[in-house]
Amino acid sequence: MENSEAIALTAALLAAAGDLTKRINDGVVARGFEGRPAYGFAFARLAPDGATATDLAAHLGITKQAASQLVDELVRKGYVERRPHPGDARARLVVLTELGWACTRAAEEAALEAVQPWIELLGEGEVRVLCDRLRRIAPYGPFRPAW
Amino acid sequence: MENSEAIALTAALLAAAGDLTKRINDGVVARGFEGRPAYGFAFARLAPDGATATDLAAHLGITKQAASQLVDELVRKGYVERRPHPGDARARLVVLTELGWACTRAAEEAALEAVQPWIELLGEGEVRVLCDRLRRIAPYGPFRPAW
DNA sequence: TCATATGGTCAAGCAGCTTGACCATCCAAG
DNA sequence: CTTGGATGGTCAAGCTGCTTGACCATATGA
Repeated sequence: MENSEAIALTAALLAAAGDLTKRINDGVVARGFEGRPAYGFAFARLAPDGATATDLAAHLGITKQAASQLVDELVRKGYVERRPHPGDARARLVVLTELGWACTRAAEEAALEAVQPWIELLGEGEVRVLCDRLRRIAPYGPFRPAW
Repeated sequence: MENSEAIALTAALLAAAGDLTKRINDGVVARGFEGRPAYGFAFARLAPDGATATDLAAHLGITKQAASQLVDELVRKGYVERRPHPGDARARLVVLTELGWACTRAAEEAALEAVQPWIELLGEGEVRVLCDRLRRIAPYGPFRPAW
């Protein structure tokens, strides 16, 4: 593999990720929610049973102060609530409100809609393979771009 | 395809793109250059024959003012020069210096190095296919994340 | 019981971008 | 030629989302 191909791969990845992220966010906004992509990444962590601000920070790859600010913002918009943490009086458990769940569902719908053009272009099987390959390459890591 | 799969695809794309970008930047820094990932995206546009700040802005998906600031920064670090534009006295052609070329080569090396683990994991053929699919999906667009 | 680790908050600062206003030059219609 | 709008660039101010640093309250283990 040549140098320039590696660069091209990176560019393609970035373009694809950016495109998809933008389309999903647009879709969420079109459904009447206001937000930025970071919300979605936060919701992904909060969804099952809630999380602390520090958990969220680790998940997003930011400081706990920044995570706390993000939570403030989400509270202000009515997407989450801070509840006392059962079993640790220092911590506060951040959980989705009904509106937060609605927004999460909207994001999932928008995501499905956003990948449709890809499915039409490559076929569902290919997209699935693509997804599989990607997950094998970068199994985890913060859901936040590192630059 | 289910909703959650579409979300997973997005997450995987972001993780992969972020991972690769970070590794390339680390590689460039390890080779003795200081910079942030945006430099690489700028170099990609400047490399062949130079470009104007406005060209660069369109390429990166930012305002011309921001592009101009980026060029200032690159000039300050010695990676590019502003030369008078032949044939348009308003414009200034931004071209790579020797140091800029060296940094570009370093980035290509780092990129090749960064995809090595992927090649070992999937095989070169699979990576090439992956790259092809991605380029068909998002043929162009700014080299800058959209969020 | 006390030292240290951990969750959270407050405050200040900064990087990188945006908007708005402006000037110099280009270019095409008259 | 002239002239009016489009285009490349710059200056200045401001904002958003993050960081660092200091600090308090609670938890935990020796």
